[in-house]
Amino acid sequence: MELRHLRYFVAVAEELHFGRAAKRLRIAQPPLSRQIRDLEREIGTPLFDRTARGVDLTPAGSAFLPEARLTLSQAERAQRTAQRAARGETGRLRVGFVEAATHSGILPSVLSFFRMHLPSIGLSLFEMEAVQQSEALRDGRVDLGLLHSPPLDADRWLRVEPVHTDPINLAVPSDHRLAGRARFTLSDLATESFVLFPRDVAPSIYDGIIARCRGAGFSPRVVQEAAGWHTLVSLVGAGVGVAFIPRSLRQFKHQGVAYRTVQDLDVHVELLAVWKRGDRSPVRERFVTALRAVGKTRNKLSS
Amino acid sequence: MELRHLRYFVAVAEELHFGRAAKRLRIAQPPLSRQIRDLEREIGTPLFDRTARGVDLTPAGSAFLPEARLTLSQAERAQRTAQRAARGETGRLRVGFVEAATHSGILPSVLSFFRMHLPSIGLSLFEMEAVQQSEALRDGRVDLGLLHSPPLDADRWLRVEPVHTDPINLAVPSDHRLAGRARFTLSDLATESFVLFPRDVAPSIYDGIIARCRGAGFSPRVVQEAAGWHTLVSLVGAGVGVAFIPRSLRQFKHQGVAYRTVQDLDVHVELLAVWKRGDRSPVRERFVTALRAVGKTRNKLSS
DNA sequence: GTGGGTCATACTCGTCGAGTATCGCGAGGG
DNA sequence: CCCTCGCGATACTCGACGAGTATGACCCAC
Repeated sequence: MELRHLRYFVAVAEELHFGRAAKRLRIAQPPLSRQIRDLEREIGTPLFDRTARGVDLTPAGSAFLPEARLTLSQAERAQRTAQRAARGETGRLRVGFVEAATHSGILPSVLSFFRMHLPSIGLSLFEMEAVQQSEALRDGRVDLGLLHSPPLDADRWLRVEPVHTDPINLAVPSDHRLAGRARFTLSDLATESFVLFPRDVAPSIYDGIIARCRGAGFSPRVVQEAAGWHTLVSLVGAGVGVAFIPRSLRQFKHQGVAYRTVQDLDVHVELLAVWKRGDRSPVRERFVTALRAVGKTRNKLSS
Repeated sequence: MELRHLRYFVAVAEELHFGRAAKRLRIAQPPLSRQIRDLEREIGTPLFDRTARGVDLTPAGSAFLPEARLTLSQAERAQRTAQRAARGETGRLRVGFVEAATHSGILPSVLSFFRMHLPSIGLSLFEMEAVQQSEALRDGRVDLGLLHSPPLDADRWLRVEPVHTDPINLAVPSDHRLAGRARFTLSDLATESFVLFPRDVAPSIYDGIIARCRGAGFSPRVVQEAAGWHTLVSLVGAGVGVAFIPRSLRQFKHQGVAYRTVQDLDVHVELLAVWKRGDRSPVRERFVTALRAVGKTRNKLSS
């Protein structure tokens, strides 16, 4: 039995007339008769009563008709489902991300975009550090990673694409001497107390900041280490010291904290999207496209 | 797209190997490759990633697989449904019947048999007189009739089959002089008062009884006419007279009524099944078969 | 009885499904 | 580093079968 038989059967059952059905199917009447006969032979029972004035459905034919229609529509549905999956309109995407990806607002924006425009895509989100992300990618537990520092061997098996760049700003207590100044440079910070994140949270940024300070002729005096940007800001608000934090954190107003740009501190937090080389997942492509779009507008806003 | 494509696709998707899938399908590998390629072309997207060491499903292929399986099983289901309908194991039967068909116990027996053994057959029951039954048969509102007197033109368009024969007995008040006698004949009834059903309820039986009485040398003196066998029995119990009633009514015991066989009253109520000539409904055939079987055992019991 | 309408049958043609042989390619072992 | 092996793709052929034309059988209506 083939779908052809079902298409032909439904046509005849609807027209109750071989000639008209054949016309509708754009074939001649004899081959249609033959196909119906073959179908009846395969099923093992007549589906039509041939009368002199047309045909009637037998009980078996009546029972077969709705099932045949269902089969045909199920076949179409199968085809459409594959096409939608190919266009990335349906499917599942597992995303690993570092916490900071949510602070910058990038990830939430993309998520709401997907929920709005592509509701039949299932998104699974896993907050994990960069190292865990690369392991998960390797094992196929996630399809996409969002992180700051790709693994060293990334080039060999990963595609890396920058999504968003966030300049590092300075958070100072509102009553700090620097809060009153509109413009200042790194060298103005030589004597400050710093609250800093541990190096392994984002080694490249940490090293970048330290290198810049050295270039300005001092080593930052770290009075407190703390993980998590929000924690740093809280400590600044408590007057413990000043802190380098990504510009996007400024959206979270904090009592007693002012944000300032340091003229010659040209260090950025880069949010990178990474995925396996050769991964052709259309859903992943759509997601990356959305990330690019959102990242671009964010960069514009913060420039 | 044909079911063949789906069968081949599922095989390859399950084996993830063209060679093994081809072996399972009992075809060579090249035509399998070709069919899959045609399928991908028709759907408009690759379903497999060909690697050097076998194949993987693409996202589109993964989405397609369950739908393809569903389509195939739906096609099988369609076929099985038609076959079951052809065997009369599923479907619907509309039965018209005269009230007496339930009294004889035939119809209830067949109904419970169907409910037990063929639960997926829908039975629609319509109590109606013989005339209404033949109209309903003609219009296709019922598929089968159960009646005593077929229409005059029955031979031309109906098949008539006797299902059950019920001899006419005599109901007499318990204190009646005849209740004391074990055997008697029609001529013993010449002076009785009769309670009789109206002729048009069952003309052939009515005429048969009258003719027999005439043959025995008398015309029954009818003191009361009443429709419905149970009503007749009640009147007998009230002492209004004696009544001719079908033997199967004896199962309904009635206070003050005795039943006696009249030796030379050879009149029977015949329950007949009628249906349209040329009706090949397997469900109707099964129903008639069941009627025959039940009717035969009833006849045996009452002989 | 005859004509028109309907489905079945007979026969032919061409497409396409399936077979055999072979190629190209990439991975893994010597 | 090259060679071999395994796998899917390609090229080509054959035969089955789907589709076409012509025609037959049958029934109903006029």
